Amino acid sequence: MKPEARKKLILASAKRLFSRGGYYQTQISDIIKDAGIARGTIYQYFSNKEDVFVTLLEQYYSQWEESISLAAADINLENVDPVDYFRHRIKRTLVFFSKDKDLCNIALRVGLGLPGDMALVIKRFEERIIRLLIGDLDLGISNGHVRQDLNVELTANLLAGALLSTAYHFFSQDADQAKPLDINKTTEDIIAVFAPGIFTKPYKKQSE
Amino acid sequence: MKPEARKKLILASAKRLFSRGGYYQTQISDIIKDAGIARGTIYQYFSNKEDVFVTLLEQYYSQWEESISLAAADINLENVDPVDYFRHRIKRTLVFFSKDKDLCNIALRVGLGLPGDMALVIKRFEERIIRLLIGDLDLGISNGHVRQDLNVELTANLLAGALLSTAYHFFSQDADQAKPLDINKTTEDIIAVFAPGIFTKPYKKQSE
Amino acid sequence: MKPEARKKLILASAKRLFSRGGYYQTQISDIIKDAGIARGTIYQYFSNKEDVFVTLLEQYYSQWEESISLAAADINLENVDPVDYFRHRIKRTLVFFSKDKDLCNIALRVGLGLPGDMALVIKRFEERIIRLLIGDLDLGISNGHVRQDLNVELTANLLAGALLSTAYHFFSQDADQAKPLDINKTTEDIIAVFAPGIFTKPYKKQSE
Amino acid sequence: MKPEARKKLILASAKRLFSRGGYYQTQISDIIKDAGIARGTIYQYFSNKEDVFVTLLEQYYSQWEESISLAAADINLENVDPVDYFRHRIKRTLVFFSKDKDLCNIALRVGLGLPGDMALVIKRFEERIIRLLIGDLDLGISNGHVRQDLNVELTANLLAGALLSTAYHFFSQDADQAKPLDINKTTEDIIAVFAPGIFTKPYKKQSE
DNA sequence: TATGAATGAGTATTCATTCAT
DNA sequence: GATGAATGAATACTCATTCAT
Repeated sequence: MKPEARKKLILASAKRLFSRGGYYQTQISDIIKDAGIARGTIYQYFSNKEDVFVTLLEQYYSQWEESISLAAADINLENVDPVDYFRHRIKRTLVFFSKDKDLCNIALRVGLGLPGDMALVIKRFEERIIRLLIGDLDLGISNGHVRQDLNVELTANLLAGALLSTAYHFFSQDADQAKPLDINKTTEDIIAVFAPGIFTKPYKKQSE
Repeated sequence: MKPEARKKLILASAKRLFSRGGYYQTQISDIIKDAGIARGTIYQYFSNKEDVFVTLLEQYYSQWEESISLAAADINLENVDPVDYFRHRIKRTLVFFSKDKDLCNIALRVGLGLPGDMALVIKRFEERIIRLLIGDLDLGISNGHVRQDLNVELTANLLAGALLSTAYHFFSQDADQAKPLDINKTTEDIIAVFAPGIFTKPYKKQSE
Repeated sequence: MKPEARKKLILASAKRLFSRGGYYQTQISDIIKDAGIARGTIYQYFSNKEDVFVTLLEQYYSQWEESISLAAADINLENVDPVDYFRHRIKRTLVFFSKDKDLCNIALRVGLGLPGDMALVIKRFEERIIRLLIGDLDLGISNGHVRQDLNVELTANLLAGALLSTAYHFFSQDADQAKPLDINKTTEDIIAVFAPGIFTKPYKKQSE
Repeated sequence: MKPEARKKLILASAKRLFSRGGYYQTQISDIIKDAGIARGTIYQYFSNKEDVFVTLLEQYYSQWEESISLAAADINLENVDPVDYFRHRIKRTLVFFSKDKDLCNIALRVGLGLPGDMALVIKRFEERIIRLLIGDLDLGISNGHVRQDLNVELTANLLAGALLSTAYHFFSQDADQAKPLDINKTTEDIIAVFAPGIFTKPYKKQSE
């Protein structure tokens, strides 16, 4: 097996296990047993347990960054309707989290109680989301699309909290598997809640 | 020292330490050193480390329940303006979390990666909040105050996620201590974001 | 309650518990709970846990010594038939052990694995029995009642081992309660096994 | 070092230490120090302290079973003299216990006061011996070699108790090392005590 | 590169004993 | 004498990490 493939194998096992049991309750023993490798082998690819976890997170975050930049790329900021843009952002986010439930679990729920810099890595993720939203809202204000008197920092937090927690609620491992989420409809429903309070232009429901 | 007082002493130390370091990184040794008691003493009051943690959480949750029921008590549901009621609820929640930053830290951030039933206890807390919001929204719909086509479950999640995550962001230990939050203004700002998307009646800013 | 009465109360509880669980698995907590006294009270009567256990044993051993000397007292060594004497000894021993099953349990089974001098105390008990038997057998040899070529030390050990282990087997707590032992018959049966190999005079069954 | 060898090393240390100090007073620390291994290593071979002890006992018991079956194998039950057979059994038993004084100590003395199923394991050992003797005696009765009126269960207990306790007395660690036992002579002496009371045929001393 | 036996610092928990009230 | 809250030394067991093969 090629080294890269083996590294991926380890990360796949680690992801599944960390997602279910969290950082502390997942042992190196569990990971190597699940990956079918020897105890020493994991240390050929990762310097320690924390490295495995952080690699997983950073991989996830860079995927997210990529997903965001792609989102930016395929939209022409000049002409786009602000609510459409907002809609696009929210949908992208939901789509992203829905793609990998294990990572959703890890990224949105673990945080405090982790050793060293790991909690920081996670915190940075949320801050990045919030800063992005702040940027969006500030832009919207200068464009006249967003209410001048909006509390931007707070609203960014509300949106981030609402989105992340909702993502966890609907997409995480433990979520009710019986009713899968219609992301298009959910996006529209979220817009319907937030848009009237954020934008200056009266909100119109998207025709389906 | 009276037994009850000593138990409180231990819980106070545990709260501070769990809040900063989380469950796993907080050792029994840390707690007893902080509380200035002997190693065995903590086991006179709690059966084990988990018991200390869960006691802390349950205490917090029952405080929250009480705070909620008080909130219900001092409002006349017949005559109250729905936005006013919403405003009241949100403010209560923010006030509650702002009162104890350590518990805010513990309750809102810890979750996955905890042993046994502890994660469950926390999960139940959030579910309780969401169910409460669902009840409010359903009532609003039958009153005609809330949009008929609102996705109630989703909106309850958005609100819960937005509120809890915002509470953590502004009130937790790590929050920027330099700019303390004006809860009245924050409440109003939150209403300004959510009200237009939820209520049927046009939202009017509260005069201060 | 009078001090002596309370000491007896503690010993009674300790006896029952040590008999069931042995020395190590019986906690001071168990004893005080069973005796219905406070934690500190037991230390008014005994210097420590070991003292409770040893007191129990020594009480038992002195009872046994007394039982032995009584046995000696009511027999006229001159005229008595040697098999009768042997019979008497064996019966006395069996009767003694059968009287207190808890102490039987403690004295015959516990031994190794006890701290300090406790194992010694128990060992001395057995040695005392053996020395007594050696005395009896030596006397019998000089009387001509016992085979000249008998290996006295070994035979004393056989007798002690046989008697003690049989006592435990039939009288201890765990013994089959369904078939209570007829001590007279058992004594006769033991004599029937040992007498022919020990005495010079042909053994005759006792008429009942 | 090969794994099997290391496991044996640990058992050897454990045997010596348990034999001297018993179960409770022997610490894991003592065993690893004696075996010259690291703290964690013992847990690679045994799941816990109890497992080490039980492994030791079960090893001993299976050795004993093997020794017994060998004893049965090299004797022709048809033609053998019953006293010879008895002699053989007794000698085998004595030889067995004399071979490993530490295990002799552990198996014959420990019993009550052990946690979990450990006491049971030991109890089963004795019961096995007794059942074997009962079988022998029943066979002897149907052959006409053994007295018809012998109390078989009791006699088996007497023999087991006599033998085990004598084995401990003469072979255990604490036994008087000054006078080593002549097993042939001891066997003969034991036979001389028991044979006349058990067998129908007059007992004749073995010519040496 | 892969292995897995060996390592040992780290930690929760127990329980006999003390002593102020 | 009686109490029971407080004590802290003692101890089994864990688990990430190493390193010789």
